[in-house]
Amino acid sequence: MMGITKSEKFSEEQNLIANIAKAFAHPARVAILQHLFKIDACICGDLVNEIGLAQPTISQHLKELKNLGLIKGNVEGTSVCYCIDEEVWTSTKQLFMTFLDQDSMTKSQCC
Amino acid sequence: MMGITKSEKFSEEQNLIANIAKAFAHPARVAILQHLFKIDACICGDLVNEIGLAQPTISQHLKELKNLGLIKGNVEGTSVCYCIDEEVWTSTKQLFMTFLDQDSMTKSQCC
DNA sequence: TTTATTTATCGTAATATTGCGATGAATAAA
DNA sequence: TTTATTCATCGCAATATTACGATAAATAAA
Repeated sequence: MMGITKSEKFSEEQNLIANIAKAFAHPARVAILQHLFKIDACICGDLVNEIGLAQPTISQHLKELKNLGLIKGNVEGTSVCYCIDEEVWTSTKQLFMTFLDQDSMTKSQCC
Repeated sequence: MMGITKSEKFSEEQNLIANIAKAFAHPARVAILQHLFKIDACICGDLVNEIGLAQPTISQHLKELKNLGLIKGNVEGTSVCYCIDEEVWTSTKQLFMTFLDQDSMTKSQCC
């Protein structure tokens, strides 16, 4: 019964932040996103070489990023061209900026 | 043998981003951080009432945030006053801002 | 000292995540 | 059509995370 997150107890925003943070919560996915930004076009094979993990593992990480909408993939022959979804990234950035910038609203310290 | 993250394959920065993202990857911890910013001083009991989870669960989430350095706790009698570590928060914000702002460096799109 | 209050830790149960070999599906090339 | 290439999916094994009851530890109050 446990190991399950009680998401119904939290706000939409809190769950959204947590879900996107999950996408960032693995170095392979961080590396994939950084590589996609760097190359500005990419196929899965490149990523398998770039990152030292097996092809099914990379494919799984790509699927998670795709499910969240952070990346999109276009089939090009036998390979798939993955890239950042700029619109989703922009709104994600905004969401996290607001969350991270909470300290600018706070004045004092207690301890 | 598996379920273990191969962190040795990634850069210090990639692992740091992933580890801090893990702290944000649960709505309860997002809620705790937001509450600490809002109140600007807090004890665990308040959080148990604020968030609808059992006291040991909240205590566990607080421990994770504390281990990462995002919050610190001062003992005050029988209760503990938890608050944001402003310095750690500032550097975390910087780290994520840089990561999230990668799109501003990119010009075109492929797909 | 005894009792109450508050938080931490232990132990356990259940789900989630990570990783990869084997295999399947889809397209391109021969 | 056969073969090669590339990526997705399945199935499994192992670790990680989440949640909480029970209990311990620490301090305050009586």
